[in-house]
Amino acid sequence: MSQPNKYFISENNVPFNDVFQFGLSVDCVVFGYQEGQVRVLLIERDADPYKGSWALPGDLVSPNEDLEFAANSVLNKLTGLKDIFMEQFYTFGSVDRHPAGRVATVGYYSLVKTNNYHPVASSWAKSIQWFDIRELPELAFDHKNILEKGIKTLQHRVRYRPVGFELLPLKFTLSELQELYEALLGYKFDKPNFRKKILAMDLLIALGEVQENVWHRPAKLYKFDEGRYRALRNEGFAFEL
Amino acid sequence: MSQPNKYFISENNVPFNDVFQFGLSVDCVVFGYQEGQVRVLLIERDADPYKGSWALPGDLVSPNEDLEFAANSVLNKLTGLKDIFMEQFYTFGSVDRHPAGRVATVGYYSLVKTNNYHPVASSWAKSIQWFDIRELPELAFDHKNILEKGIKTLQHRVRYRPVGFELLPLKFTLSELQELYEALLGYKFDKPNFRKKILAMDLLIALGEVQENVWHRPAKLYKFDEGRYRALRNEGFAFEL
DNA sequence: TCAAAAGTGTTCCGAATACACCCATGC
DNA sequence: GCATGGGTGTATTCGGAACACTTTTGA
Repeated sequence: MSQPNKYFISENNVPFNDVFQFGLSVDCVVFGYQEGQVRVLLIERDADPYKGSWALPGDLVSPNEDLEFAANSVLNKLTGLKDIFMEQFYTFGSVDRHPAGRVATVGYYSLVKTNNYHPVASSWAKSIQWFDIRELPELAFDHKNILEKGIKTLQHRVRYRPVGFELLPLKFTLSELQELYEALLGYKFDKPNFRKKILAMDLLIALGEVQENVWHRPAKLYKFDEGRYRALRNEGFAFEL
Repeated sequence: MSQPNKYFISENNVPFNDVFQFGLSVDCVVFGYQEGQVRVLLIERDADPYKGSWALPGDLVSPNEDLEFAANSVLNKLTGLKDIFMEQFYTFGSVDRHPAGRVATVGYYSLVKTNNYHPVASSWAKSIQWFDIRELPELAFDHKNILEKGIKTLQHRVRYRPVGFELLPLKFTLSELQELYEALLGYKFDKPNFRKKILAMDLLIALGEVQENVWHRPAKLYKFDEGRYRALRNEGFAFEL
């Protein structure tokens, strides 16, 4: 490495030997949705520290991989899925957040379509399980903190961007959509008004299909129109629910 | 450090020797506002790499200080100010973003009241200068990227939280407030409607004072009611402009 | 008296709310 | 038929947009 000393004159008097002394990890808040419940995927740690505790899935970042890549890998190993919706939300770097040294962690949240996942245990996970976000266990490290921030971030973003659809199967009914939003935000919507509003946005494609095997009037199925959303957004349209 | 090997079994096969190999820095997008212009504070680097280039003020984090502390220090050394409004917005960690090795950087933006700052040069800054956000120079590293993300974050947050007041002096007129929002968001508001809306929120205290030394009808001065905002927020009020 | 910006009032329209009602299906 | 949830229509209210107007100051 060329002239490293010259490169790292810190205003803060960080001695050169201390520069490359940080660990870096990613932690993922993996959201799922089923039966009216918003859930997150947690693992039971099978390695010290906090062996036996529940924790967010995460891993150390390797020096030769990007953060997004590392976050994607975590999720891919856990669920077998690729190209999952995923966004960074906050970085946690308290001095004492990791017992073994200075490890900063970058928080990502991801949204998993209900039908698709296939969680599998891994070398540091004894088991893996979905938890209702209203009934969370104790968590290792500062993961409670991270998880809460992740939930708040999702609750905010879901109102201003059509990310909620990532949690539903490709085909869904308007009632399912409404229930999802109610579960995410914690309050109720008026059915007629919710429908009017969401349909007025012109972001849903009616598939011409209906539910099957239901013991009441079957609901129409819709899917989200990704292309239409991008087009509208370029014209200045702002999703807001 | 106790049994470090046991602590770092990575799913990702990060070799133990590679764990504590990251540099960590903070970079600050310091916003100011004057004469209808939104400005950011940039430094001219006096150290390699990118010596002579303009860059965001930032510094390496020392292993024994928290991120917020580091970000505050940067700003304090630059402006002499303490307890400045400051929020984290995104973390940038591409493998090749720093020529000397793997350095991830946490982006903060801060808002500085117009009257208060006192920028001073420093050991790695040859000079320091405010730039209109519409007329930015070339920047070192990936700072263009960071700066743009910072601007977008501010533009979003300013609509949903009363952060804009941090850019104005303690006492301000409604027109000044309106001009600030117009400069930040890049579009105009209707004067009567802007006033009605902002006053209806009941977040401003009329000081009973007026402007002086103006050659037209002097405007009333207001200040932001921090306590009232907190109270309203607890009742479920959501600021939105 | 004039220019300039502060500040107010009124009308209009569209969107959100509240709520009542009808429809299709399985049993 | 009835229970259950799907789906629609309408009257009302409220907030935002548009815009015209008055007020206060310095020069």
